[in-house]
Amino acid sequence: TVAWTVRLRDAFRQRKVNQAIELWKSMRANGVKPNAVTYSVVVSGLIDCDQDWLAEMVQEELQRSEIVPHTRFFNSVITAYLKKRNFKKAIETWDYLKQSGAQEDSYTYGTLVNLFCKAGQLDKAMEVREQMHAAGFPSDVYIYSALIDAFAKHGLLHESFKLWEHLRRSGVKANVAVYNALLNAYARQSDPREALDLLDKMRMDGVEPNSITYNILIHYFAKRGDVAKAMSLWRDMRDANIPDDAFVYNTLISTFAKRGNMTAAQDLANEMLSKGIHASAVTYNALIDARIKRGDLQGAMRIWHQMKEARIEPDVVAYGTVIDAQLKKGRLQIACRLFEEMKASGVKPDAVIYSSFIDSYLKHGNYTDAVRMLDEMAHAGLPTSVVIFNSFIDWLGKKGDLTGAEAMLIKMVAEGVPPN
RNA sequence: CCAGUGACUCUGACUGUG
Repeated sequence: TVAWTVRLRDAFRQRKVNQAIELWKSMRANGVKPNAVTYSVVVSGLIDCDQDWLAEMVQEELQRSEIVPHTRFFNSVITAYLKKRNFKKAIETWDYLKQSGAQEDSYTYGTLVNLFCKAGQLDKAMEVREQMHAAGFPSDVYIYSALIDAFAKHGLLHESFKLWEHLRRSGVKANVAVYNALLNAYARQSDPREALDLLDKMRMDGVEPNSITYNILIHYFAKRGDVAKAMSLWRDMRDANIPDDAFVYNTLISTFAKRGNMTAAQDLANEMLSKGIHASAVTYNALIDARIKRGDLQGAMRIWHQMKEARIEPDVVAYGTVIDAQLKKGRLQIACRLFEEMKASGVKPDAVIYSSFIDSYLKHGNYTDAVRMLDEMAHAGLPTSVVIFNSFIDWLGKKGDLTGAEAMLIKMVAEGVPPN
């Protein structure tokens, strides 16, 4: 059973779904019984590979079997759904855990707190933390890092710092992830002094910075135009014997690209490849966007095709980048074709994709299609975003319908979308 | 004893200054 489970794990890791399914079948054909670990590998593997329907089938089969799934099984499944941002199924799995009479452990709570953080329900995240305490598990470092990070990302820096104080008083030892989350918080309030001080503070606390730490700082200084400081931090990182990774390269490529220095951006891209660090969709997207921002749509599409030739599947951001560029060039047909291609290849459109179409339609006075897109979006379960409301308000205002614009503002507030 | 679970970093959309 263990040997089969390992093979299944490897198949899923390589995203070889069909191979995994074959293994699953021949395992039974050979009379080998899957155990709880096997089910855990298979169910979470199927979710990873976007086979939700099969995952549910296997999970139902497990329910009918005499194997009792334990906490660790549910934790894996909740995590798999969370990685796919499928909050609904993740929460359903939590319910299923409770129905099965299993008990949440500290992993479960950590995952659930993170789940509600990612879903933007910070109050619920704090509530789960209370439940965790009530169940006899004190907050651990995962809980703190998830919450500090989430509050900072929602602009509630005060709450992040309050949690940091709690952590210090609780005697939990902060690790590098907690410091990194804090560092992000300082970067958000644009405090270079504090950010660099924190780097020293963490070292004094016996916590060594990692590549994420440096990347946060590099990105932060690059964004505020201090490329020299960003590059010197990159040298510090190498001096600290932290190996370069794709994140650091992507950050720098995007920095140079945004500043119009395409040569430097391209050189870095070549350098990363020569070091055996693989370019990802993010790398290509940064290079594509840079060309678009310079008005070079042809060059952008060349990179787009290179990306496909490199067997890197364009993701929702890649589609968003080129669709928006085509729309802004007035090439509605091409944009729609890309939109269809995206859906056909299994990439789900997100709010950014819809906002590009809606904004473009409105700017061309095509209210009907704008609303059609809005409906499609709602049908896909996506809430109307601030950006979309802004597009409508702008359109109404520019055509002189101030009453309508004001009504739209009231509508967005009523729908719980805070104006920015 | 051998296989499965949680946190932190990179890329795309709207408006205002020009």
